[in-house]
Amino acid sequence: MAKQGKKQGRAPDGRGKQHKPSKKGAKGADGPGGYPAAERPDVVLVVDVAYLTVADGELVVLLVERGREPHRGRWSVPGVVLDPDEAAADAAVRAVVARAGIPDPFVHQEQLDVFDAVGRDPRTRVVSATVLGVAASARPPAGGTLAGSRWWPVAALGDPDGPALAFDHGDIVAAGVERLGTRLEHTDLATALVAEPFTLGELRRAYEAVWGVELEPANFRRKVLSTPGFVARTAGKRIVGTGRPADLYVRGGGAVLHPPLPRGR
Amino acid sequence: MAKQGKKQGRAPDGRGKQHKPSKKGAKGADGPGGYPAAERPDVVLVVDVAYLTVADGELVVLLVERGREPHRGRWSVPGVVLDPDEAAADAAVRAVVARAGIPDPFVHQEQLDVFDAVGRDPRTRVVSATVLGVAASARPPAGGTLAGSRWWPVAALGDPDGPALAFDHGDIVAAGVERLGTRLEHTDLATALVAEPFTLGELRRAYEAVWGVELEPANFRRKVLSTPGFVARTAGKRIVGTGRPADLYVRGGGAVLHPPLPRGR
DNA sequence: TGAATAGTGTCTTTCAGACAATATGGA
DNA sequence: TCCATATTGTCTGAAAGACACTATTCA
Repeated sequence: MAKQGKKQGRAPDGRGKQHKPSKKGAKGADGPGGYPAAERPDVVLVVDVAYLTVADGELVVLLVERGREPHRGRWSVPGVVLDPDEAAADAAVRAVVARAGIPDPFVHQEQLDVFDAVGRDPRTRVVSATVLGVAASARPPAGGTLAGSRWWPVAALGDPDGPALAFDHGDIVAAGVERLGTRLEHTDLATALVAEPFTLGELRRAYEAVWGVELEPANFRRKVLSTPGFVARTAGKRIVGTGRPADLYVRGGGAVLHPPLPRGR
Repeated sequence: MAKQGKKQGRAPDGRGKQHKPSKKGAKGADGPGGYPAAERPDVVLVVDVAYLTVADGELVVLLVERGREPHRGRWSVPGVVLDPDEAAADAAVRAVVARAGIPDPFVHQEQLDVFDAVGRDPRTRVVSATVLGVAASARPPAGGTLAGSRWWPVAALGDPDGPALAFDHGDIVAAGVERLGTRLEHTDLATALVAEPFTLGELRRAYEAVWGVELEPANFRRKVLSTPGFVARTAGKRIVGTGRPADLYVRGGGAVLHPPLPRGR
């Protein structure tokens, strides 16, 4: 689950890997509880965003083509260096605005893992606090606004035709997909991925896109409709392709699913 | 659940809160994908640890009394400034070793939330990457090794007799307790909180301490014994206080609980 | 008419909650 | 003997999986 959360059967005990403060920074004594202003190691903190949505029945992620070394020509998730007077949530918005030109990008955002491996950026020590950003299906323009940024199907990331990812950004996307998946299990966040009004078939296909499984329509329907606050019936019906017209629904105003919506096997 | 993960019904769209790089740092252009070495805002990244275990049927957390301002005399979780050549997991170990003198402190550690509120430290911008550290029940010496550090019952943190917490460290402890609780639901981590061999009563009381609820012994037993790899029977019996002697078990070598072990109502 | 999708109903299995009944030690 | 805890077993209800069947549209 957690990419970084690993068991330490035998953890370093402070002798095995004796700590020695590096030359630059960390000048102050290591006494309990103090972080004097002088003590400033050269660690750069960036905020990177796994920005996801569902489009045309596919889970897609916004990537930016790198114009400079290292990893020039590879694709990365949008990110910015955290500014000292800025909250991480604001930095996440700024990253998507600056790199892709999409204003007001999130219907939902939450923290993901911290990626902190020492060699992940060849230039300096860069620690990345990552954020899951979710776009409403209808909103983002099909191809982003700034040149060099576009939505890629998550399924294409392994492909030879797909984008090659820079640094460990493949892990960042994976963490975002995984987190989005568990949110769909336990909350009504899926309703943010479809445009109102929506049919239960559309909602179900959003789940299928994120989870990569097929769900039994009858059982899905039973679960959604029996959960208070998940969806609310609205007037009218809609014909999608062929088949019987489907009832229309809007978001129900908030639901916690317990037990969760089961994710097949 | 996630303290920092908040919905943004209307997120800043890049105009409402126009970003202006602060004076110090962030000198480089904000062009896509580059973090030149010159671009180093004054953000200090620390690693703080919610270090928990169960002792005498109580969930306890290791706290360190602050010897200097700000918040002198208040209690904080162990933490250190991240060194540029050090992984966060190693920094977490170093924090507990340095602040409490407990070597090889963790049977398990994993990332928690990032605490990044702008004013959380009055001195500089300090962002805290927090870690949940779990100690084996038997191991940690009852009162820590270094003066100024000790285990506090988590239940005492709200009390007038309990420790006053520095900064937002109460939130860090809360995040750790919450995460430990969900790990107990879904994994066999509880077996790390009891000394081998253990009785199912001891294991159940570990759950009760973390969750703060009472569990039905018969149903708890059924769930644990029916989950492959959770516990393994070992020879002998043990009498705890009064009552019938209990069978003894050891860790089963790894289990994922699905469905999870339900946490009462 | 046939294909495709939506909607309704039912049967079965799994599993948790509640709780009774028995087992076995110490005070 | 009484009390406390462990262990076993049973009954019940909630909820998911599987699937049959009907409804309704378009090609």
